[in-house]
Amino acid sequence: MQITRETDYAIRCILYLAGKDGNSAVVGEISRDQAVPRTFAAKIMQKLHKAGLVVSTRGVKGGYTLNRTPEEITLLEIVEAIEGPISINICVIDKNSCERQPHCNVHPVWVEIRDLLVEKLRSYTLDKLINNNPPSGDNTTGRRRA
Amino acid sequence: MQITRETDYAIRCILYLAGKDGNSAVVGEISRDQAVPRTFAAKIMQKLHKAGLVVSTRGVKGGYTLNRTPEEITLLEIVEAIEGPISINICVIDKNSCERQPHCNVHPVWVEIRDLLVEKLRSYTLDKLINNNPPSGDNTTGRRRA
DNA sequence: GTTTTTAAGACAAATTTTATCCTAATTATA
DNA sequence: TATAATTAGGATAAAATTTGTCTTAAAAAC
Ligand code: SF4
Ligand code: SF4
Repeated sequence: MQITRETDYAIRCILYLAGKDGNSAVVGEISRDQAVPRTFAAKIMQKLHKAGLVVSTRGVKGGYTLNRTPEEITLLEIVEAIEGPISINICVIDKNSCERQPHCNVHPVWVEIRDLLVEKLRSYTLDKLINNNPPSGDNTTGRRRA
Repeated sequence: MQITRETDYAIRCILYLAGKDGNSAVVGEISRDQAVPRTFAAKIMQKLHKAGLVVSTRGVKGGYTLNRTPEEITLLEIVEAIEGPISINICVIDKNSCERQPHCNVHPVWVEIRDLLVEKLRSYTLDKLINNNPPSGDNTTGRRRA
């Protein structure tokens, strides 16, 4: 019940773009900075491109750029771009995958947990991750509040 | 990000015990009733035994029996008996697994999600799953409340 | 002592994960 | 126009995990 390395890498990659001025970089740079194997990173960027999260430019001066602002991209979108729809158990995305589903008391639990995951992942935007926004009510910087 | 077939099977198996009078059965019966491959079910029951969720008796008249009441066994325990400690990403159970962890802004998100999962899985007991307890405030039986 | 059951570990096929490699296609610019 | 730098896409493959099976032993009842 884990995300894959690929998904972790994908988050690193797109978060690197989000943190850069211009939200733009080439695969080589992303790979180096984020310690993601280069050819693997290339494949990952292609997936993020197909999912519409980044735009690509070929040729000299090419590279990848965020297709939206960091406030508008969520962890959920990144995870789903790599792994497909979130499902904690096969029956959650495909009821036909299990003939026991119609009379299974556990099935609704997995649906509930899936919904919980989706909601939580959607609540985190790249923006929040970069600025490490503390939950409201927290004040860990030690600065005085207004 | 899915539970394995083995874990799904394990829940079926132990839930079958919980639903039976005496909370007891042999592997052959469990396997047949729950459509779990027999030798695989045998291995699963061994894991549940090692986790202390069931007791075993060898020989004629042997079999497996719940080691506690269905009210006292949670989904969390079953999942962890099969898959080990819940971790949505490697860094959650082993910080040393990723050298980026000390300055990673995503790490706390996975910890938070792990905690959420643990809490939710712990809230479901075998008892609740058998009786399909509706959330409080629900009244799907159509019976009038007191 | 025969039958029924679990215990434990070796074995193995299938699938998924984690990549790499190669050949285009595209773009800037010398 | 050639060349260099970049992404696009598909084939390939090693490693790890999942999903089982098989075999032998141990225990218990009868
Ligand atoms: S047995 Fe229930 S929980 Fe398991 S796959 Fe089938 S429907 Fe889903
Ligand atoms: S990069 Fe962050 S989230 Fe990913 S494994 Fe490392 S610590 Fe965990």
